[in-house]
Amino acid sequence: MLTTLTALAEPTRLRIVELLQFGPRYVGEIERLLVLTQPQVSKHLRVLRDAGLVESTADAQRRLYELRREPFVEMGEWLEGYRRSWEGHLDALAAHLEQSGDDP
Amino acid sequence: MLTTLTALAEPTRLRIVELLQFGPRYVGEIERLLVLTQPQVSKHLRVLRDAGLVESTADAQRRLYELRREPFVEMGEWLEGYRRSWEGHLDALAAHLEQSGDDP
DNA sequence: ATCGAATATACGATAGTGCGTATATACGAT
DNA sequence: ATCGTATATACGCACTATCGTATATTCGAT
Repeated sequence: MLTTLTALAEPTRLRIVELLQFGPRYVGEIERLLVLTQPQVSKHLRVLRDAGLVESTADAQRRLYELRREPFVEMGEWLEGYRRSWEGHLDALAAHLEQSGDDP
Repeated sequence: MLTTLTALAEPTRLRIVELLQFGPRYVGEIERLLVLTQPQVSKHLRVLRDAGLVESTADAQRRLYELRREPFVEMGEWLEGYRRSWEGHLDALAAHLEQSGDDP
């Protein structure tokens, strides 16, 4: 989760991710649409790929980048924990932590 | 969204947030449970508060911190956009961006 | 009023991160 | 083989963020 959050917590990378939400893009397209330098795009895509947020397929010398579903699914599941806690449906672990941390 | 992500994209802060998931805590509790220095906790809580992720209520000289729901709800809504895009239910904006960005 | 406990802030040092420029690499076209 | 296009990487610099230590502030207790 921290890996995903760290990758997304950068303005330019978040913009790239939001663009890719609407479909795969080549590096050159991203560069042009978001008005970025080419190395900037490549560098950020590298970080996003290392974080597992995007994957690329080669098309001659061009690379098509697209989002991977997994990290977003994971984020959804992670958020579930918070939703549950507010709905008062604390599971066993939560209940345990709830009392074990109280001041003696 | 960027504000929320930036606040969460720090190991110690994420740990604090995950702890607060199970209920409000005083600064001293967080310090003790997560084995952090006191200024470290205060500083991170300040960042989390500025980002709107937590709020505090005063109890004498102690401050009880708890999570705010809004940013997490927002994250859920933000994720919805990605879920929709994968399910092929592109809305008008998405469809527009889908074609307007193609190479001529 | 004074003291101790709880929390917040200031400040200097350090490390990590992103940017720009230059360069390397891969591939299709000729 | 050579050239142009597309993408990736290297390197130096600047900025930001985090940490540790010290100090300020607030409040209850005495």
